[in-house]
Amino acid sequence: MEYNFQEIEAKWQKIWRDSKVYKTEIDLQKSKYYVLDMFPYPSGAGLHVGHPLGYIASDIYSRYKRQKGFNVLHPMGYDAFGLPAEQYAIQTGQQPAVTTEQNVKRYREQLDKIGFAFDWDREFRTCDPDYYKWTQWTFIQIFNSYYCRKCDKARPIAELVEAFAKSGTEGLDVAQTEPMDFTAEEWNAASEKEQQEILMNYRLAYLADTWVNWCPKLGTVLANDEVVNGLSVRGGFPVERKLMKQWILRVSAYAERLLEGLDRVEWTDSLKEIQRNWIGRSEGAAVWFPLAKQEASDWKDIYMGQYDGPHHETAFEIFTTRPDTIYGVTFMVLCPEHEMIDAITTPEHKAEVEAYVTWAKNRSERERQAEVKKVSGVFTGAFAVNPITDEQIPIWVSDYVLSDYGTGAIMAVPAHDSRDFAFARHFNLPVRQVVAPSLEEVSDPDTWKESLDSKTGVCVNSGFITGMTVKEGGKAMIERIKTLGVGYGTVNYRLRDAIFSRQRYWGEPFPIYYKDGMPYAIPEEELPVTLPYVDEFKPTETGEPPLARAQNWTYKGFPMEYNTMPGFAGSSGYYLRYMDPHNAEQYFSKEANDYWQNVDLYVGGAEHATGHLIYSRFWNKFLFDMGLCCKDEPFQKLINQGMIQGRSNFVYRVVGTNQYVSLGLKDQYETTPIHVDVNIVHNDVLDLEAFKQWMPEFADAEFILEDGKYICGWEVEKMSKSKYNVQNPDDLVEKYGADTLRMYEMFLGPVEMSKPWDTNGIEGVFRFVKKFWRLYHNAEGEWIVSDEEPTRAEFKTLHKTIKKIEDDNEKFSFNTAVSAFMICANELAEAKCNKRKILEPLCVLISAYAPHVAEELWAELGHTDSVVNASFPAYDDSYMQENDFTYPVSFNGKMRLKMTFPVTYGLQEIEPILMADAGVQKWLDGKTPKKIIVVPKRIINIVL
RNA sequence: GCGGAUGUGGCGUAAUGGUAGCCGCGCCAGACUUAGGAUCUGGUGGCGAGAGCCGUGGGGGUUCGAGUCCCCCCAUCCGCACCA
Repeated sequence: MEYNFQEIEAKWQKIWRDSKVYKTEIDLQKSKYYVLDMFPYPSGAGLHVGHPLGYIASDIYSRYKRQKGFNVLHPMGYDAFGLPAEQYAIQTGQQPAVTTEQNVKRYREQLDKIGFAFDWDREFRTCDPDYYKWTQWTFIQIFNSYYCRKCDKARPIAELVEAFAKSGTEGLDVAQTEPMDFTAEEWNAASEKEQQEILMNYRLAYLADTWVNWCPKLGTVLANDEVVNGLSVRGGFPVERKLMKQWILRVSAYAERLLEGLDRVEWTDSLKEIQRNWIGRSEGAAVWFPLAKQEASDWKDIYMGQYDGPHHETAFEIFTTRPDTIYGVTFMVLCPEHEMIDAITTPEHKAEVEAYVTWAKNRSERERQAEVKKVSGVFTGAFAVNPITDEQIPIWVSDYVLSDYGTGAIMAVPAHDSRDFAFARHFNLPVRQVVAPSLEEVSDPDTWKESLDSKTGVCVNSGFITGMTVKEGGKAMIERIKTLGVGYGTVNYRLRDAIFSRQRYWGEPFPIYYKDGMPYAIPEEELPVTLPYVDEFKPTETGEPPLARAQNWTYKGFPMEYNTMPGFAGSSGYYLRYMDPHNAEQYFSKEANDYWQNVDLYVGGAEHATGHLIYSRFWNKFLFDMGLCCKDEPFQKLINQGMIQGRSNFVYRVVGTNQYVSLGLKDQYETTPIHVDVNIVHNDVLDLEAFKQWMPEFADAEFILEDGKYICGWEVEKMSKSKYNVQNPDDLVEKYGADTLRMYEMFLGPVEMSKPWDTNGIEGVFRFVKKFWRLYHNAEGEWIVSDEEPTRAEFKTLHKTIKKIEDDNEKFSFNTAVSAFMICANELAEAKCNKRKILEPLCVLISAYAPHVAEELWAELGHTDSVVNASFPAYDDSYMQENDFTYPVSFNGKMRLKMTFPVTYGLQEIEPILMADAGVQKWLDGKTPKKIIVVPKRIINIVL
């Protein structure tokens, strides 16, 4: 009987499941190793071949680590809350809980067929109340915390309340929304509601009016990472800016630690770089530009002279990374949302400014981004004072200044900033050069075509910093600003706080109720707050989120929060729950966390770089500050599996006919390419009969063939149903078996690399698995393993393979490992080696890749325990040693001869033999070599 | 515009600075077959009859020796993008 993968795979999958071989428990005798995949969102479409790529890689590694003696935690679950289930619910009226359950079931079936070593006893879904209880619990902890900059960590808000009661805001150094200033007396005199409002300014989860990305089509706000080019990532709908009251996580408080932590994790440089850019640290200065009186000369009347906080009635705080260019400031620009615009605009400019601000605020994100190069703006009629030069400068409003970065106000230095330059040219504002490559190279900026943005050079026309380099000038300027009391050196981050409210149904409800208009946390012992039943998932008539439809959505008579949490809430701390998934009293026990610590290897897509992977790190750092988890970074090593693109096939219809012309001949006709289902194409050859039956319109198709075959064209595209290029793993498992699929997915290329899915090569891997099987079974399927002692050459084949597989596993180089198995099988087949002593260790090696075949052979070898519990075989170097070695001998790097020497010979012994050789003499041609280079076991080079 | 990565046969890919193209697909030839989308054997970068010569996007450099290291250019992909 031939290799029957269907029978073997079904048999072992059942045994693994029944006997729970992959169940993991804390074992203090063993070192732990935690391997995690980014858990999937169970969509209605099921898994496609791209999903398992990362899972297979992590599965191989966790099986390998287990055989290396580690206690490996390798769990799986589902990120089950989210938009698609709800969209589907809106369309069909089905409860998301029901469709999610169906999808999860389908996913599980598909995953099981691939033979993963997951500990399914630890499975949970983010929509399980037992799990989201802890998402809610963590939210309450965040809500009840503030960020202390002095100790550089989150602290209970109660400490802050105590401090306020004792000394107000004096000496406070904390993360906050707006700077605040009050005394202990003022605090103590404040009402409960007023105190709660003040605390909102400091909480790590706070409620505030904010400009949000509002997606009308989805009916919800979106986080920055959920919007690309003004369109929602889910669905691709336009996104508008809207001022709304939202829950926000003060992620920005952790900006510096999120940045610093990157130096301590083993992620790819490109991913770290993406996060660094997203965090966007810039060093510079905050400078205070006081408002001038309308009458030009006596601005000093209102000039504060002392930096003492943002008194927006009298001055503007700006942020600049170029304090060295402050002498070149010729105007200021405020963002259209700036709260001072109304107050400063002069009557004669009022109408114009209002019109502009209204226009700018109502533009959609997409319009704004599409027209980035278009300069627009308006003069307010007001002037500010440059605190260094005492000059008056006009204040403009323009949407090229963003409200949510820095202070929403800038000092414009048109000579040295391209955006300011474009603005100055458009509105004919002065341009003043203050930086030049050298003191001699000063020119007339009126003749410039573009600004000089370079951060190297020297300061010119710049008072006391003239002649200094840009770097020195900047430092000196910050000192001066400090001395004058008009600013300070500071750091700004691009990273924004994360909006945490979604106007959706299918998410975690907030454990929050409202009393007197202020939010309060529901007591922890009453968690979870379970998602209530609603019969419709659309917003209400009044525009309230769907939870407003729920009956009795109140707590002790007080209204509850209508928003739900965003998708990233449930995925931010799920890896911690896997450590102790059934704990009813705690998120996870200290014992479990002390043992499992954090994820050693995390495998997932790079598309989460600025979303999940930031939020998770924030979440983890917060819990670390609370003393709940022992590691401050959640994911020690991270591998980004590449995306699997689709490989579409095409047929070419001759225009106006039902004739289809093969790829090689299509240039002779006028044709239209038509997508054809990749499942009826094999190695780019079309199955003509299947094509005719595929769709009625092709039933009487005629073909123009080349060499009797119809060759299809192909192209790499996104995998999608409409392109008929979706490869479903089930079909491949059905046809070739899970072991072949697993090895083929690895064989495609390095895990990290994006590549098109191409089934053309799968036959090769299938042949290998069959060949491997046949080494130990005859045509009748009988076991033909011999107990004969292997030869030295056979041992060499084995140990070469052990070494290679071990190295490749450690390097996550699974594609080359598969090649190594093939080479090994080829060598054994050639030697007709079917010996037990070779097969036994080989079985262990290959079990990580092809677990079903390995398990079957392992059992046939007489083992009663699963091969996952076997030890990784030891490598024996002694079989590698050769008796002699053939060196290529080259002259000046050109290879000319091959000579054989015993391996044990050193250079001293080789040299005389070498020089006496007739062939060498010929090439030396009487010359004395300058140098002889021997690279052990590789090459001899004679330098003439 | 800024940042990151990648360029090797017809294709996917492989090469601690040391004989470039391992392994697989495809293709060619052969064997066994009633048959082959089964299995096995051999061949397969280009040029050349041959010895040999030329070949890792292009151009320089370091080195006895470069796909690999350094500099410049070109192309493709990805991320960010009015972030002051």
